[in-house]
Amino acid sequence: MINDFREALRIRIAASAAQLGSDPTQAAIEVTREEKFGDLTTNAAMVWAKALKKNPRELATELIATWNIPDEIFSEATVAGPGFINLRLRQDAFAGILHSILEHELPFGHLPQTENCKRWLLEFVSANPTGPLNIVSARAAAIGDALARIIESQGQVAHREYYINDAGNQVRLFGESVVARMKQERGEAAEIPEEGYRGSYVVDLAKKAIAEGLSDTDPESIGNWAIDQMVAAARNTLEKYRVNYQHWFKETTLRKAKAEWTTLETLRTKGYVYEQDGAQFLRTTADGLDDKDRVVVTSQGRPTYFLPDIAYHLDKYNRGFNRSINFLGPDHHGSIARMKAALRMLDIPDDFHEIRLIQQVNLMRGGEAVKMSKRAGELVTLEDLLEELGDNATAVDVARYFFLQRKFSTPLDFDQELAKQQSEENPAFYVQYAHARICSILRQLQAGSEADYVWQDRFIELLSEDETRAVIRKLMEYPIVLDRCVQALDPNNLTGYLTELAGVFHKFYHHHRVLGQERDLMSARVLLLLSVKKILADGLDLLGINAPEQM
RNA sequence: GCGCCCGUAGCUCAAUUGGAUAGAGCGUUGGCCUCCGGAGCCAAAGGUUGUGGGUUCAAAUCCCGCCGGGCGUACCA
Repeated sequence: MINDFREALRIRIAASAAQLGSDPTQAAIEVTREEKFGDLTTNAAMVWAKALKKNPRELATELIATWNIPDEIFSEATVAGPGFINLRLRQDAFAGILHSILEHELPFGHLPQTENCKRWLLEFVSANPTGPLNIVSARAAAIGDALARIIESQGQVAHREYYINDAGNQVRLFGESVVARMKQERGEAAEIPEEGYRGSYVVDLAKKAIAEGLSDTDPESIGNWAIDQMVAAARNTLEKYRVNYQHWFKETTLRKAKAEWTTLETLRTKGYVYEQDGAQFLRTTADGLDDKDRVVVTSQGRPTYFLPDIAYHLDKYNRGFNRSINFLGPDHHGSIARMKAALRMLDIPDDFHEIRLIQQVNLMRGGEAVKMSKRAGELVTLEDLLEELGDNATAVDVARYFFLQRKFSTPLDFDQELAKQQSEENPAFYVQYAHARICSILRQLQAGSEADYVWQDRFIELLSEDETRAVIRKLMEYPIVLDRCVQALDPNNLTGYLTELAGVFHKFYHHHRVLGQERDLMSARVLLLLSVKKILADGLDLLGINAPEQM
């Protein structure tokens, strides 16, 4: 429906552009911010005026004159401000939005999946398996998963993937750390390696290893065992957090297939590898992308982290995805340039793979910063966070909503003292409350009167109060919001939108009664409520948050 | 030093990706329940968008310079 409206305007803009020799893609079509500006707006006149050497307002007036408004969709078109063209929808088209929200099987704003739809690979969290999931992982998990859900709503495929670094030096180092703790548990003298892992979870692992009767003679196999434990725990926590991956990709599967070495040979054949001081370097500076060349094989003959990572991304490409997004923590920005350079060497198009950095979460405790370091062991985990919030479904709702409210590109302060308070005052409840309140009203409707709650054209004029129109205007925006989330690769637009939708509904509720009204008016308002309920439930679902019928 | 990110109300953050009067929550102040759920609504106070320039019809948003904060700058992962 909204797309029909936009299309009606788009056609006119295109026709005018053709006539004037202007660029139609410059002109944006938007839902107006305020009702007084009409329903849809375009900046066509302002963006075209300069090239045509005309005054924007005069041009806008000329454009409107050729657009044959009013017609069956728009009731009026006016020029406002510096040259905006604002269009108002006819009341029947406007109120009819409810009809289209309720009658379609596919949720409003969703698109059907087609055979040759876009296939996305979203990699997120991929935390180092030598430590528990921290609070940045919590942020990344919420964002990656919600984005995947939104992409799926747009008729596309989103494949969630978690990369496990279960190979390399750290396995043995991790094993040695566990072994040292095992010995200490038995009262033997043992030192944790200098670069080892000192978190209390290592002690827990040691206890478990002893309980299972594992031998402490082989750090490597203890390391592998410990990593499996950590991955299983991460998986458990993430499931509780409503994040499910299609694929847990182990680095060792690449290593077993020697993928890092075949990738190295491919790069060498293309002339991008050279030897210096006994190490193998990749010429990542070739296109000026990186500021220095990177070691891919050490002088000891071991691949660095970078080499299997290149192989991994090549594997992503070869699996036939159209687009790959990798959400990384803020400390990884150094790896962007080198990966881009490497993928280009492998003839992978630049726009295939994109790294998005999720900015840090500054953990505070009563206004004081808390350091987060896996190696130091002082950290707050996702588990801790959920526990702090009550360790139930509501805790997940609150935590996810909190992270999804903020755009991921900005650093975020998270005060633990505020966490519990947040759980009572969190905007998540504001949105859920609107949903529960609607459900409560619907429960009180007379049974057996379903026939009253189907769309009738005579309802159109009953849906014209300011507060009612505000709700419908907000509903109209939903498809645009979903689209914007995909464009920005960030679900935070949807979170804000749901808060606004709940807001206009709460306002409507306080101004107009539903129950006990004259039959047609009540029916019209029930349809409004059903529409809001549908969008709230759908939007919350896309964020991975429950839409409770009672609270 | 060099590179990247960030600076918006007292606090935590938004701002339709360059749009019209910069908005929410928390906190502060004052109202609203014999009436569909007060986890709500209404109102008030709170801003030179760090700062100085530039770009244009239009800048919190883009460009340059400063100031402040964070991260990175491994033959670690």
